[in-house]
Amino acid sequence: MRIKDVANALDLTKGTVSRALNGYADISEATRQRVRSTARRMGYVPLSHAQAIRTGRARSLGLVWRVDSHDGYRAFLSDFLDGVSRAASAEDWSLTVSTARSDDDERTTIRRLVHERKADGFILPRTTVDDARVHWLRAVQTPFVLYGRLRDGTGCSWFDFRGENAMRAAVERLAGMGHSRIAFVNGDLRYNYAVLREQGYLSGLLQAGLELDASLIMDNAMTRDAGARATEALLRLPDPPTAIVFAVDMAALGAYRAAAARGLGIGADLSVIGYDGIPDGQFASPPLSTFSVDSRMAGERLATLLIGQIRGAAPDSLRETVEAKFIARGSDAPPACTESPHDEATTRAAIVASQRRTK
Amino acid sequence: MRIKDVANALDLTKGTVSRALNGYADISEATRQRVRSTARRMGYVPLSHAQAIRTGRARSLGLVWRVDSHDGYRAFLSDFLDGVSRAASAEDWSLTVSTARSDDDERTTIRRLVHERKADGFILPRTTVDDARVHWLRAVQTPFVLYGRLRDGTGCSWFDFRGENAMRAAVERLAGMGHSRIAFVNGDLRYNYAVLREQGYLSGLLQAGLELDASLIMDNAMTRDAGARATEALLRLPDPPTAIVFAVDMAALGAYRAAAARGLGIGADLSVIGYDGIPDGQFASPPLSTFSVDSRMAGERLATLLIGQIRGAAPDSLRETVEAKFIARGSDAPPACTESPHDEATTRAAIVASQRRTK
DNA sequence: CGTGTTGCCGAAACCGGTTTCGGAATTTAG
DNA sequence: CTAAATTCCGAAACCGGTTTCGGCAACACG
Repeated sequence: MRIKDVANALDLTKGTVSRALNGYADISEATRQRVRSTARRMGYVPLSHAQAIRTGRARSLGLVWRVDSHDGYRAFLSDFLDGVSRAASAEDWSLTVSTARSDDDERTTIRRLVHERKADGFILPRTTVDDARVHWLRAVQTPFVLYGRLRDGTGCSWFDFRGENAMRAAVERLAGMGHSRIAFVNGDLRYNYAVLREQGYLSGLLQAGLELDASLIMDNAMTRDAGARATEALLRLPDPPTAIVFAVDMAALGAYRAAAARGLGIGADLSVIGYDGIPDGQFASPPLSTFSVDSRMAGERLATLLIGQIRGAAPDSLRETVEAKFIARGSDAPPACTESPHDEATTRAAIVASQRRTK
Repeated sequence: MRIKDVANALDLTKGTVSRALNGYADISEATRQRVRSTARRMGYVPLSHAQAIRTGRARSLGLVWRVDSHDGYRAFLSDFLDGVSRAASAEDWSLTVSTARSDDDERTTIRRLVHERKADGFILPRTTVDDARVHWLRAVQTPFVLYGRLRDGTGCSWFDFRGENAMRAAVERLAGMGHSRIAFVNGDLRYNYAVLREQGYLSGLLQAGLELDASLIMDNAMTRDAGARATEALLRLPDPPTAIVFAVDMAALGAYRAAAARGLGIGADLSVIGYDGIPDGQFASPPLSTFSVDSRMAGERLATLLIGQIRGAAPDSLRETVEAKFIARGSDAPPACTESPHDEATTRAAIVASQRRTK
């Protein structure tokens, strides 16, 4: 079923049919209707690559997914992909996916997709502080959207969750419970989100009137193992923290192991708050309090923004940020009564206040 | 950089350049070399959709991924996708991914991709007993490969792990340890793998000389919750099983909850063996003994088979099956000594023998 | 030396759409 | 009633490749 068949059936030329279907103004409303209905009835669907050859657009979004051994992101892939796919399908676009194992791999993969024009634009997950993909795509004038933000974001579109606000809220909540030594275990500082979350942690300390202790900050923990190691190191300190804020859920789950090894109970002797909202968190005991991120929404918004940009919208106008949603579960609580002289009532009040703030 | 530029640079016509690059016989070896090297030097890469318009092939594989709320498969997506993507990239093919939430959604999605020719063929995960996708793709003469098998598989290609052998080996192993009441918790019987695994369980009982007790077989358990419910039901039986074989790891993890609720220890009072090899299994306590499935390999093989089929190979000749690999961990052990009179030595011997068999 | 072959490449059609251009028919203005 | 403007569609070029066809030159053969 080609456009020519439709044209013949209507006794028109294929050019006319094409213009009718694409809403050109020089086609009478009557013929437009005729064409539309017969095209639908005959089951005509244009070949995407046939249009692409003239229009230069394949109506396809590109996504290169990094698969690393330490990949805590894999849990999100399904939802994220679903979001992207749904938004793309809604506009009759499709999604071209590739995986990559290294920066170099990723670079050549993107380059190939651009050169072959398999994708009209790209969704870039895991924004780094100085993102090479951004430089290159800018240079070859190919549209892209970031999952994340950038300090120098001129000409960039993005969608992101405000992780910094989450970290700040976590610190405030814990401080409100009576914790005074609150540690922070960050992810890899090459990623921009890690920089932002650290800022959020610091601003939380400030807000709560707590002093910064550099020995309470660790980074590069994105797996259970790394999270466990960081926790062990923190617990070995002369004056160990009573609460830890994790930039990444997976690392927070590592804290469970480390705490158990020292006979400490999470949510009792040691409070823990994570970020991401991975499914495993709710099956831990006690379940992990965390800031949940809606990956499906992220994918959906990113695809929508990218399509908008490819259609001509100014990149800088396409930026969205959203708050992560706190889910209070059992892993955080007021500190054990050994050192803090808070009585029951004031502690409870503090919790309520903090909860109101994180709403 | 278009083919015309290369042709001009070499003082040839674009037709000649095209034939040279595609290995036609009517081009002299000398010019072929000249063309190849200059094309590479100039960085010429053909636009995939421009070739597609004439060749009818976009060099693209289609994958429609089902996202369900009860989706235990999401853990594999990352690896699976990586396998597919790598195999595709190696042949200079790409991958078009869509998600779907229902059978209907999946059908229309596949249909759209076929009509627009975004994909030259499809990888179909989760083969059902009577798979509608198969019927339709056969009817429109579009190539596809199954992740799974089919009873009536005429004209079908597939890759699969022999789950039935795994289930049989699990039963034999448990029987070898001295268990005599071994239950089986299956997945959804609409999926063909569930039918096969049940056959494997039955043949395992036969092999071990154990009697079949229909009350020890449950199905439709593919989540933690469902697994927990099935386990509870089994443990409530007048003569409860001492071991359970699960068709799906995620359900097996549910058994941990159910057992804990009754004060039973996994790997002590109740033995459990799963199937899939999901990451969570090794973090359970005790870690879950399971049959591990290499999703990356599955993706890689499926993509390779599909490309072969699209290139003209006979579908029936493209079939591969592989054994899942048993990983002995702590969730299975000889039954508690209350009822079985096995002494230490014979039990140990039985384990060794069973391990040798499952190698 | 004339006549087939063979090797090798140019010319042009072709794939299925989109877009430009021009002109016939109709409407509006004068 | 004529001239100008408008409406609407056909014709054809075009996108960037692939594939077919034909013919020129070089070579082999009788």
